[in-house]
Amino acid sequence: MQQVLRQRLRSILLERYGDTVASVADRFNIEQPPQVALGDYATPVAFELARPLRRSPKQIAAELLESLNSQPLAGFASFEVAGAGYLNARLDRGAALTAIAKAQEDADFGAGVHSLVEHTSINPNKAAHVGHLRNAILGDTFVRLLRAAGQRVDVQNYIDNTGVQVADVVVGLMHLENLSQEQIATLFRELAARNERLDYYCWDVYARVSAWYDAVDDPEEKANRRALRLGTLHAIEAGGNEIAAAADTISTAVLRRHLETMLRLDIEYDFLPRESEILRLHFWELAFTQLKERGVVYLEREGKNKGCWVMRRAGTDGASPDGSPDEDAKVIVRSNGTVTYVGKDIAYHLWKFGLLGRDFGYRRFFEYPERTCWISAEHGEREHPHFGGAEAIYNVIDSRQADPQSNVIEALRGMGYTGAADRYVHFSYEMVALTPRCAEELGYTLSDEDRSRAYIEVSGRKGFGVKADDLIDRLIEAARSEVDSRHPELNDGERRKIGTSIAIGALRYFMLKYTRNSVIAFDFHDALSFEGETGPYVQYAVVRVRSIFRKGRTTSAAALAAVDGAALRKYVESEEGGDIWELWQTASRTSLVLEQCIATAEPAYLAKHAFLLAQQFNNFYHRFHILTETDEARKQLLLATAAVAERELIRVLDWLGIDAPEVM
RNA sequence: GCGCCCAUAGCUCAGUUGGAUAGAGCGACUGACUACGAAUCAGUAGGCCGGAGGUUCGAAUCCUUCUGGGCGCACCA
Repeated sequence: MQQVLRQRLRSILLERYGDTVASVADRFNIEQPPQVALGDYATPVAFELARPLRRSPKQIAAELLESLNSQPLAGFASFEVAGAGYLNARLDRGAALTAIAKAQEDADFGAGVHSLVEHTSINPNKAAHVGHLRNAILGDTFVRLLRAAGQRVDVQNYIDNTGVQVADVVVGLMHLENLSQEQIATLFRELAARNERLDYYCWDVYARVSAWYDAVDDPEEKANRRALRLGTLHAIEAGGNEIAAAADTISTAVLRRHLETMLRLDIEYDFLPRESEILRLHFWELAFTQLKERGVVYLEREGKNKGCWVMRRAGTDGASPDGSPDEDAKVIVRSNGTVTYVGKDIAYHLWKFGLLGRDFGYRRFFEYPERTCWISAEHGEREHPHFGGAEAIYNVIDSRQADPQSNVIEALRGMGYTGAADRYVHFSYEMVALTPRCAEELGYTLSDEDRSRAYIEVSGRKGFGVKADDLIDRLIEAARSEVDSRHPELNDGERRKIGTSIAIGALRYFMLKYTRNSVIAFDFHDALSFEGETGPYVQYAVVRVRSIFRKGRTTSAAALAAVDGAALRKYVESEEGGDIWELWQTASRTSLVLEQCIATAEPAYLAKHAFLLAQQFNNFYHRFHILTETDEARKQLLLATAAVAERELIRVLDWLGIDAPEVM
């Protein structure tokens, strides 16, 4: 409807004032008035025209009003001038009711696009923590949004199985605990048999070994420990030895645990590309050839980076004309010939866009009810799907990695892949930290300085943080005890199912309600809340609607099919009907919100929209008693209102990855 | 030193390309369960939108600058 109004105003502007207003006519704002009473759409276009036309905004708005009124516009009831020169429009509410009840607007503006979302990407050496949850929930939700818009989306979880973090746990188990590769495998089997989480075990080992590196005064011994760490890393990278086998045992086992943890939140992946295959299949060599051919990297012969292959950094001028070295350049290949992290990432991203000229091998790794998760392999299975070669990519990576991410984008641009560089989105978000109170609750003793901070950063290295599974366990426990007391009539399985979906709803909503660039100061009190602006609040609204239709012995589908806008018009045009109309109006905006979320890569808007819908419904629910309404036509409107709210709530909750239970 | 982010109610946060009287949740206080489920609703209190300049018909939003906080800036991954 907004487009209809825009087109009409555009032609009026051009007709009336000619080409002098062409630029304004092409891009003026149409917004929502602050209150429904003022109308459904408002435009400040007259303000913009005041200067070029040398007339007052009010006068111009009056002229536009005259033109608008000269012939009726389908779907609109009236127009008026308001305030100092706003032009407001009112919809024909009867016609709008019919249209909204019939079907939600299509959301296929992204149809056909093949995109790739990388998220989670946790080092496979320890348990996932709250920060990883934010990453995975943001990523998974964004995947759902893209799919809702009709895109074909591949979900990837990058596994750095040959990095220092894995090496540290190898050192811990093989050196501090003196275990062989076979003994590690046995230990993991025993832990699993006892129902203990092996990623928790590794969490402690990792913290212990990190402390061990530093817990020595003798410089020689300190150097020995560093050398052990580095040697372990090199052995893992080289492969084909017991250390590498141990690393593989650890990273594969921990990775499975991560997938299990994420599955608790309904998060699934299509493909797990691993660093080991990027190394073994020589992705880097192919990328290096391209980078050299296209002049993106060059061999530095002078200065601190002498002997390295380097790349100009984004936003710098590069080497000065007098021949002095560019000291700001990013090192891609070290002077000893080994490639840096950014170099490997460039190769990986060339593959993502189908620009590398080589593919991974693929092996089945994890079975979901309706989907197989594949993992990279040097020699894969003969039959397999193909990933990569996407048109657009989104990397869900925290804001601290903005620099390396921009290096990769610059490399792509420098190689002439400007289209790929433009469709490379660093889906950046701020970290999850702990409030000092939360840290103390976990048993950490804080310095006075830490206690005065707003938040404290978590640290896997120090073993400081809230583990994802612990948080999920606590949420389920809390939700369960509520359900148990409210629904003693239900059996244990039913109560468990409901408690779980409430817990997940609370957690996912909690991680989504903050905008991406806000640091979340995590606190159990807020995260465990089921009241106010939370997932369960939204779920509860749906439960109420369902209860109404159960008691009313009808269905929401029937209520929507029965809507006859012309007959119901009078009820929503009255003073009292304003709130009902507002709910319909909000419901009709879901697709618009989805589009904005994708355009800005910001799922938080959708979470807000869900809350607004639920809030308006709850308000409506208290003001109007549906089932006892005696005016049949009015009752139909009330039922249809509940049905529209339910339909949109369920749709939005589904995109947020939140279940709407029948009862709770 | 350079770059990025943040500063809005007691607390945690919204405020979508600059628009009408700056909003919500939590917390505090007052009220509503003999009507569709109170995980709810209604109401009250609470604001120099960090400070100062500027652009504009119009600024929480854009520009400059200052203050206070966070995060980056490796031949680590």
